[in-house]
Amino acid sequence: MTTTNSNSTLSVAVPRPIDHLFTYRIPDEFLPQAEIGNWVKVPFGRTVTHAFIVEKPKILDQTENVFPKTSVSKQLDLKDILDIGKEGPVIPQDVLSLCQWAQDYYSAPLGEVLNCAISAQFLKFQGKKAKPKIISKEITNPTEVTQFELSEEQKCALEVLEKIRIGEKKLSGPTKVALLQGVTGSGKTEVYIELAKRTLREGKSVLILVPEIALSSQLHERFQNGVGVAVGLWHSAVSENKRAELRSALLTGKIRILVGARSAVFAPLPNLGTIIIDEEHDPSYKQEDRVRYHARDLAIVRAKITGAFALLGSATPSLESLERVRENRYGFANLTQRATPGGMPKIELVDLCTEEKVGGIQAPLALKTLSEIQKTLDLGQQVMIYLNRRGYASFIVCEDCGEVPECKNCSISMTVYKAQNRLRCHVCGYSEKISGVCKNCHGFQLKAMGAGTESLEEELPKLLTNTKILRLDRDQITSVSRLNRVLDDFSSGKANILLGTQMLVKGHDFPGVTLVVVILADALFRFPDFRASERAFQILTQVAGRAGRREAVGKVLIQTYRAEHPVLGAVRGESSPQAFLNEERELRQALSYPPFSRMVRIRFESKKKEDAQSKAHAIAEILNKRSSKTVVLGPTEAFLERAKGIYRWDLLFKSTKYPALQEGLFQVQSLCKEKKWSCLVDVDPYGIG
DNA sequence: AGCACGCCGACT
DNA sequence: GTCGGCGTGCTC
Repeated sequence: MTTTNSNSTLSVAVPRPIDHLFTYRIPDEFLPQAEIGNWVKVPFGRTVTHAFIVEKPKILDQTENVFPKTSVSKQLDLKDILDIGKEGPVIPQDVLSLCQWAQDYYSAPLGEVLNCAISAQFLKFQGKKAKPKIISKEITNPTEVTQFELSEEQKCALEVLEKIRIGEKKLSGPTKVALLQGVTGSGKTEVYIELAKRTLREGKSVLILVPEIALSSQLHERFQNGVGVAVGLWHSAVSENKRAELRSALLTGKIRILVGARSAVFAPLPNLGTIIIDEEHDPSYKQEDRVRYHARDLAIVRAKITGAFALLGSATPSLESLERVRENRYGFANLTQRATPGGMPKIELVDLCTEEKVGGIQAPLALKTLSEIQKTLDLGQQVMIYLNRRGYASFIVCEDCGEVPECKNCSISMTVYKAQNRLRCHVCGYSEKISGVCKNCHGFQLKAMGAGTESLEEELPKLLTNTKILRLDRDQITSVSRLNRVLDDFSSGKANILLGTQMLVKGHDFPGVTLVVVILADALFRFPDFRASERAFQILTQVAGRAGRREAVGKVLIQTYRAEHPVLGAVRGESSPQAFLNEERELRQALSYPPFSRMVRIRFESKKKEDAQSKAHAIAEILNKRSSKTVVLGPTEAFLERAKGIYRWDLLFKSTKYPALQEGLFQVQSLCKEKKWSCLVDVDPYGIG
């Protein structure tokens, strides 16, 4: 190892799942750049990695020991920093504070959190894989500004929000946060744009978060036209030189407004004035790997740190946010009317128990639904069909012995793909040829059960005349460009039916669509999660909102075997959504679920079932004995007990008192450390993970 | 997380 | 006799 005569040391956070800092010697030549928030290159084990400076360098006198608990000789083993960033800190102070908050709250190593922040920053480290990148559209002055007239309702909402933004209206918490609840098509975006303009006028910057990339380009364009200045767009698939360009544009203040997905919450925007979180209820704000953070929650923390105003927008807000409104910690504004003349769509339930159905096809389809589709097509209008299952059928069952083929790596049945004549696992991708013979009893009576998008794509043209179908699901859409092509084709009228899964639910505005069909709502009620009803309500409302977004009145048909389900009443507007939400709220309160408590999920993984199971049991037992204020649920096998050959056992605990929860988490982690077991921690878990 | 060291099955 | 499987242990 090379030695320098430097006696300064520097502690850095390494992007690895290790929760302490690593100390290096720093050559004198690098000292001037050793600012907090800058990156360094360091030898790490047998490799080299980048790392982050989170503390000031220490000047040691010869007698001081960097490793108080270890031998002096180890001090001599300190390695040298190899390189250091020459362009100043890559992590601004407010983002570092945000990361430190996340480190503590999500119990994640600081270096890993900082790495999330870096991927939002489009930086390239030598020898590293490509990171998500950023683009900003070239703006040629003067860009024309789209003027729009706000409705009375929009103006009212704007004024309520503005009072919170400028701090005139006081809330019960220290952070300026408000929720804008607006029915689908009510024009939330115009309100966002007006608030963004006001923020920019004050010389401050604006950050807009959207749940998905597909949405961000659409919203980006609307902001671009509405605000009239260059708007940056965070994007995961764009050329490298443009990133550096945007980064410097942001840092110099040339671009002061940025649209982006989840990780853009870490974007280096100086002088932040407003953060807008569109579709705040959307679960894709929760990152489900590595650092399991929630971008909406981090956005609010960033608003607190910077003094910015955070605006949450949604047609179907989360119960969490609604509860904060109740507590007057968040302000509230409401948009109840559609901005377009057609008004809200008419929603009808189709009871599959009583309605006569089309025979001989895979999907449940009422004759009534079929004739509504035909009528709509005959009028030259478009139809969207929602079926949340890709492939041809959900699974195959042997009618002789009941055997259902499962994936060999995962505890899940294999999905049927008819055109390819294969069974495919949606968890690990494993596929095999359909043999036509039961592996268990060698019988030949195999029946495909449940219906997916592939089946309807094949069957609908046989039942209807004049159909041109486009399919939108993950099997079909393999890239952003393919997604855009399908969306463009549908919106330009090259097809009259858009058939798809979850993918078609979001935000797309197709003026030609007057009928939306939900093939089977029931699957939505069966999510193995306490948020199932809330999610079902959100998805159905969102799907329904795709209908009739212009002059014509839209119609929505929801097919179901459970017409009495309360969610359906709320979606239809039969009972008010408020009544449904209140009921849901009371249920959560009675059972001490969020938003009335907080939860942590601990997961143990192993190739051996007994291993994962016994670890989960052991930790649960110890935790229960300590009888803290934490309620331990489980242990149970994960919803998907085995995935990609790995068994997963879960331990959930919840508490109405946050410190008690933190204490419980701390206990789990020290126990695991003691036993040298590793576990995965998910704070505020969403869904089944 | 990577990456290396270390102890047990099928092959030139 | 070796090549190589992934179990466990460390990284300033």
